[in-house]
Amino acid sequence: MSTEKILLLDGNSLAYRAFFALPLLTNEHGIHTNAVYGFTMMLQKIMDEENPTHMLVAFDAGKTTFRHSTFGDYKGGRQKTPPELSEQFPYIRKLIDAYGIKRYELEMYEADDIIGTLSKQADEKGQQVVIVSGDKDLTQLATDKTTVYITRKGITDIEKYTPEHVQEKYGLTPLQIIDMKGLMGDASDNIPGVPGVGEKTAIKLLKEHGSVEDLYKALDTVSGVKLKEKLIANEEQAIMSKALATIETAAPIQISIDDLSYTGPNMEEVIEVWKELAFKTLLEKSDYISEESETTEVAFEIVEKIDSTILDKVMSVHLEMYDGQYHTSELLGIALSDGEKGYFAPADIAFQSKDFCSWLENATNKKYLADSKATQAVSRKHNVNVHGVEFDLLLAAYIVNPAISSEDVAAIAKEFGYFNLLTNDSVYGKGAKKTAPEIEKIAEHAVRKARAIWDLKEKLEVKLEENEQYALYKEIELPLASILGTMESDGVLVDKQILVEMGHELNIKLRAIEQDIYALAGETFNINSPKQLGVILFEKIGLTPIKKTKTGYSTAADVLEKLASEHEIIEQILLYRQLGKLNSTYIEGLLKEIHEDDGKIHTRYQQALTSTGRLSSINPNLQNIPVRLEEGRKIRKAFVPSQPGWVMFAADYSQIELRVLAHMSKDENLVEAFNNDLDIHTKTAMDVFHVEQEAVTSDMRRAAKAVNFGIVYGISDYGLSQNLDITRKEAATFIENYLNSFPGVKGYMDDIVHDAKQTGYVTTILNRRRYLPEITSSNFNLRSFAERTAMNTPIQGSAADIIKKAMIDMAERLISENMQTKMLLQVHDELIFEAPPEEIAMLEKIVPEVMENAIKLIVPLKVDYAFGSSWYDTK
DNA sequence: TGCGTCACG
DNA sequence: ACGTACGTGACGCAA
Repeated sequence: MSTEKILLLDGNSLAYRAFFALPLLTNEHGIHTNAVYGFTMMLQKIMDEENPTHMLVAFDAGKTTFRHSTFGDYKGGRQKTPPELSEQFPYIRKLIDAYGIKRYELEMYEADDIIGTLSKQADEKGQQVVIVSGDKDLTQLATDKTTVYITRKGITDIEKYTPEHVQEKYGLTPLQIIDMKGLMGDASDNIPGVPGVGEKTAIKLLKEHGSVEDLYKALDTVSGVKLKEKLIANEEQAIMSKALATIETAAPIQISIDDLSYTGPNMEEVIEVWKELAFKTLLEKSDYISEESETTEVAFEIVEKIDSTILDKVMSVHLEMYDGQYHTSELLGIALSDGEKGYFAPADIAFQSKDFCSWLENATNKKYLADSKATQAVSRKHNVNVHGVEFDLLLAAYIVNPAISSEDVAAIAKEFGYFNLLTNDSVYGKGAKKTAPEIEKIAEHAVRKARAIWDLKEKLEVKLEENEQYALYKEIELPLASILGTMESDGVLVDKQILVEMGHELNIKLRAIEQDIYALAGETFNINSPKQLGVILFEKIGLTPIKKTKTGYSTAADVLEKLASEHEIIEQILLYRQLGKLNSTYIEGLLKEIHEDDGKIHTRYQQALTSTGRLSSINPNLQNIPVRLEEGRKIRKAFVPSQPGWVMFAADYSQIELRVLAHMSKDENLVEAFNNDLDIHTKTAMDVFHVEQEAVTSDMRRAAKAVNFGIVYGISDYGLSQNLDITRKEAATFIENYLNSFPGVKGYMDDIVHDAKQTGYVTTILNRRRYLPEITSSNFNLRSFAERTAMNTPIQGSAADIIKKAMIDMAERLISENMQTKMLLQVHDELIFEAPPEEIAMLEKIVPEVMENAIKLIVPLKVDYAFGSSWYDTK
């Protein structure tokens, strides 16, 4: 059997399809790009799916073809190709060449004929062929070995025509498609056919008679006087039409299948075309940044020590790690750049150089870094405290635009028009294929990064100044990076034994529940598979499906809770899920993250990731340790102070987001509520339900709380109705009552959305920005989402600003008070410390003081705190 | 790798 | 009419 797979594409037809399927896009030079883009998408998809060994794109050669000698008006009356499409053909050809795909055109013949001829040759050799076109005529070429793909509305949606599929669809063989065209004609090609005979009649006649020729031989048997007359009157025209519709399978082509072998794209050339056409999404998805990275040399040397002959007062430094998990990753080496020359010191000598270590520690030596937190954390492992950080590329880029959330220097640089370096993925590979190349490659890669940091510093600082964000960057994010680095390096001690014992108990319970569930279901299955569970619940047991997901029945907790009264298995499943989550994520997951050397967990805070300005925590995530349910909360017993006799001390902001909302909206009612330190949910219930404080029931307060959440999230009646399990109308009434009671909030929400539409972005108290390009979209969903984001981001982001400022003030205060207390964790609105008992009294004073005064709002900030012998006990 | 689910603020 | 609450990360399953 042949392993060859031949892909034949109809270039003209596909370009037309792409052109009309996509809106007119242009690049910055005003060249239209939609057809090229659509063509590219289709090409990528089809190559991904088919893995062809041979490929050809066939084009029509010119206006006149051999068919015109049969019928002068062939394709007559057809609209001229729009100039917006014509101008794109050169780019399509260029792209095909860059992909390394053969293309071919032949005087007097159409693309169809080239494809027909080649597919016939392949077919005869028993080779597998796939034909791709937007023109259904080509389905006549389908055989056992040849499948014809026809694009369906859009460009990447494809219908596959095998002879069987043609049969199903028309009741005809592929070759009879020609006869059908002969009878019914084809308006788009100006093929006349027999007037008055359409698709249905044509198919019916062919089913009975087989072909146009046989039909005319047996005209007597055709029923219907009119039809017979029409057929007789147009016999010649029918024969001619059939000939016109027949694809030539013996065109005098000068190429053969063997010439079409496909060995893969020249990505540099492809990228070049993409860049020319500004295909941003495709460029982003590709690992290749630019061919410039291949051409522009960066001068550097690999050194055997870093000493004063290299070091200068100002340099960019980059610690090249094997991966982003710098707490455990291997250091590969250190790159330095002075803006002209680069140096690379392999890992084994880098921190061995005394000159270099003291250079790092001396604040008068200014360093430009890509990621100061990582640099400081890794240096600290080598007992070096880095000072004099003057620039942090990662943070600067993130402040300019938080949508730039990549950690990859190349990806960041690209955003600012700097292409002279490669992504980590393209140097090391990704996934299972990841491996370190030879040291010279690593050195060059790292030096390019160091150079990029140097070259981008000024540009980014100018941007920050323009946006009035320099203070946010330099006075908040940059100092915070050092603090977070210290928190990460210090880590938090976790009592392994506590987790192990909880794990044992959980496993026993889980096994028992599992057996109960199997007994109730009457069979064993994988409870963790939503798919299998759905079958058991909704098909075997016959419960009523309430909600669906893309892939089947929803078995989410809120759905199951509604079914709990229908069958006792539900309760067991919910319990199984709850305990299973604890076991897999929080027992087994956390145990895996405990470092053997110190028994601690060292999370990593991602400081340049979220679109709102919050931090995130990974490997492991310590910002989502269970607290709401007692069983889960017990996990916190394992988080203990790192020194005997010390305590955990936790402080959290009370209602910080609603206080921020009060500040920003200046709503009098809300401001007054916080000035009087009211219970805000009770106060909201009073206003929404028009009752006195004494009359507020717990249900009313719960509803009011949900309304407050809704306000912060960017309210929608549907969302609230889902959350409270009430009708949309009731939810709408709640919202209306709320906005009438807090008119300043309504005004603020309207203004913020309006402003975002004008400027394209929203800002926080410290001038953090988030761009919302979709807020002017004509797509309702995209626009609505952007509008809710516009309402939520200033609130969530300002709260993030406040706690970040508090962390900086707190770290300073601990030093100035000469305290041993360590800040360990941040969980969005709370800070967790460990402290010697003699410092508790001081903490009780300074922690609330510092946090409450981090940033002055027009309402007071309020902080609650607690301490105890584990995180669990800080309540 | 994407999806569903669920933990947190 | 449209179909959604905002922001995250980790796990197991099923392609």
